[in-house]
Amino acid sequence: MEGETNADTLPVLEARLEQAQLLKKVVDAIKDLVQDCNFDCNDSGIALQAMDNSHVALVSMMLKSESFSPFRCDRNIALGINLTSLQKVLRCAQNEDILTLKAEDAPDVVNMVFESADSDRLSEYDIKLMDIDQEHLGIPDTEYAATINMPSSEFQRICRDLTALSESVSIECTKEGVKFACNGDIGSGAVTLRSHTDVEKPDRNVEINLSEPVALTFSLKYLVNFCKASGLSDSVRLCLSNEVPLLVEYALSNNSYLRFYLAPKVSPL
Amino acid sequence: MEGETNADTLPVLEARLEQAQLLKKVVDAIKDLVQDCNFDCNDSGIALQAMDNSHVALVSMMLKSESFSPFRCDRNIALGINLTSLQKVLRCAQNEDILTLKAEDAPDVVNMVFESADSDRLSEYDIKLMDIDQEHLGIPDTEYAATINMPSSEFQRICRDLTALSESVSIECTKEGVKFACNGDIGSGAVTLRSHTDVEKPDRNVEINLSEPVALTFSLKYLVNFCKASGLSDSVRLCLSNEVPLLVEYALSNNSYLRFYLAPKVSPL
DNA sequence: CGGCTTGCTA
DNA sequence: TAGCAAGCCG
Repeated sequence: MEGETNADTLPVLEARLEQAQLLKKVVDAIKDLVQDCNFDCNDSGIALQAMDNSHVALVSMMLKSESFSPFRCDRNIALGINLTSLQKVLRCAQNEDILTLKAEDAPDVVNMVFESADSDRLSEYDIKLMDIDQEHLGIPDTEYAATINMPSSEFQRICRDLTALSESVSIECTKEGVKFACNGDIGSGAVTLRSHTDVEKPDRNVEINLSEPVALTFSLKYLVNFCKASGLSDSVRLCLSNEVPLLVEYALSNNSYLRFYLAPKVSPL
Repeated sequence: MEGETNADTLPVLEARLEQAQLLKKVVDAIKDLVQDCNFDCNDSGIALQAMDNSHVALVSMMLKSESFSPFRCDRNIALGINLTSLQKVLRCAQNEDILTLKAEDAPDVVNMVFESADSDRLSEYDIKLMDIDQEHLGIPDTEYAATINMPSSEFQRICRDLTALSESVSIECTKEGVKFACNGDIGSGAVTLRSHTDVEKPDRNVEINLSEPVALTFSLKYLVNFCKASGLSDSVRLCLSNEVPLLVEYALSNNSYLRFYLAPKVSPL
């Protein structure tokens, strides 16, 4: 009997994240693109997919169950959350806090508990949930013509720098390297990175895998936005094919990831 | 004869404060609550008492004569000062400056001199005084049902965090701990601190003295305002009794202090 | 890693 | 003028 009583109150979802920071950074990185979205929870982890308002960009986050310890999700549930509210609550976490997410079956709220490392402080928040029409998008598992791995800080720097000159950037990839170029009223700019690997400084590596040359143009505003995720990973992967959205991927531990897709600009040539 | 001449110009008040910073921080902390007020000077020190415009909060500052070196006040005088003016002048002090306050008998102005520590810089300001009707308030020396000592930074953090969710907070104190809880449109939040003392980190201690459990609700806006005084002291003391204003006290050296009182919200139960 | 100071935006 | 955010320093 005690078991049953316990089962009644046992949340359907219970996920403990050693670093509340991780979720905080994810939300900081996406909340300018997406206002409200579902966190889809099942036994494999917590996933989020959403398009930005103008339907040019798409965010796809996957936090695998292995990124939590422990992780339990007895039923598939979708937590519809306003990201501004979530961000407000995550700001209440201290940097080293441990976060536990909990939700009941058919929940009205998601419960978030922050524990200080030494456990003498416990903060608990409930965020009200909302019903969100899920436009779940099957993202085809594309074979990309070009894949670039580079330091995320370098990509961020390039995007920021070029923003000073233009609203869009062309990314041109050959076997030898990748060229970010733009053209604007005050002049033009281009940053070229050569493919190189250095065993001494692996975090500075630029690796290029290419089956055919690619050249595409993208909105810098969005790319700069994606780069807010730089704090999540030292490196970023860019995947391109002609006439297909760019994939910008930040890999996290345990095969978790944060991905952004961005449709190319139709070039007026 | 020379002595008499000298006596004519000798100020009635002369108070030298090693850290101009102290007064600057005090004024910064209270000037959003109070615009104009009297600094009551007598041989025991300089005191200030004022209610905020809405008569919900009360500020009480006491700078004991021992906090000055030297301190001399030959007659009781009240210096009616506009705090915005005072703040402007105090901004002219550099961080390590020494401040000397001077006033004549029945003064029109208060004179403030800032000396740099190495004495190669001297600034002098006169602030015009104003007549302020003194509504001097006898504050009863209450025995509180609950007294909490905690790091001032932690109290500040809690008040700021909860502001994201609501305009008011309930403070609930039991022997085991103190719980700050609130409820708002986006959800609810609660921070619980356990009473604990750690000889290693005394500045992290949370000490609770309680004669009976207390639960009261207060405006977060005011509490956040009080917390501007956090820079004056590493710890803060909260004193609560049911149906009595909360006392938030920042203790300074030499038994000087800055105290805030805040009437509880009438709970709509 | 945390706190503080400065600058920017509302 | 006040509140929020980013960058720098300890």
